Amino acid sequence: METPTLPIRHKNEACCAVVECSLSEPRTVSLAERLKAVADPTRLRLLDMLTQQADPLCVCDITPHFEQNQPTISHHLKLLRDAGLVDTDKRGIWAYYWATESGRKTLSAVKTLE
Amino acid sequence: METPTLPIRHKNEACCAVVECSLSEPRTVSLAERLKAVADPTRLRLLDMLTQQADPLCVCDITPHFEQNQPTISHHLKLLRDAGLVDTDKRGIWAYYWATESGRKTLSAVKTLE
DNA sequence: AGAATCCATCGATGCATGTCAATCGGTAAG
DNA sequence: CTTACCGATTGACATGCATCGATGGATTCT
Repeated sequence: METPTLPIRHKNEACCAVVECSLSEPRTVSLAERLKAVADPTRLRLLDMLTQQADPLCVCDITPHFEQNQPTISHHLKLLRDAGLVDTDKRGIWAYYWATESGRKTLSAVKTLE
Repeated sequence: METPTLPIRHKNEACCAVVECSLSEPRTVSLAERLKAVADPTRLRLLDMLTQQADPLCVCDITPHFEQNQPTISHHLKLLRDAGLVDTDKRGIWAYYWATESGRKTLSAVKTLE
């Protein structure tokens, strides 16, 4: 992208640009929270796995696909859950996770990038 | 969202789920970098301002709208620039910033959330 | 009851990040 | 030339975050 023409201004000239904003401050905070939840390669891959899958996935089916240890994956799943992107339920000793509607929409939007 | 039906599995049963992934590992890394750049309320607001504006904005027109001090805003602008979301040029003692095409697309995708 | 398995939590550790005061380089005005 | 101004950089500090080993609660198998 080339440099657009810049306005000419003299020293001490009062700032005059009318700066508009389409995002409210609370909105930027809540959006940033959501974005932080997916701004990590491991969590992106977790969310992608759960979104690709039609049925809930058992943690024991997930962890083997990652380099990290079990507590780390559990930690990331918790962050995704806190952000409302995935949900979970227990069946006996197994924990099953699946992507929520919000999670699917978020990943879908993210994948339009680049 | 209600709990979907979970499969029945017995203890020690071998994991059998076929786990698919649509995002390559390098892609998750580059996506996460982009997302980190916008996963902050201040940077989100900065990018929004620059996107709303048709013409480049002088830093001296930007900083008054934020609580943070000048070095902090300068720092955030640098992060946005490193991520390719904004670009900059100097005119005399003034620095002007504008959103790149990549920055506009990224913000546009982000704003579809929620 | 006892052993084994799954997974969440805790505590510790090292690294990344947001923030600001102080400073510096560059430019314009006097 | 000296002063004043703009904005980037530096250094310091506190906080946040990713990671792992160890542990604990819950459940199932023997």
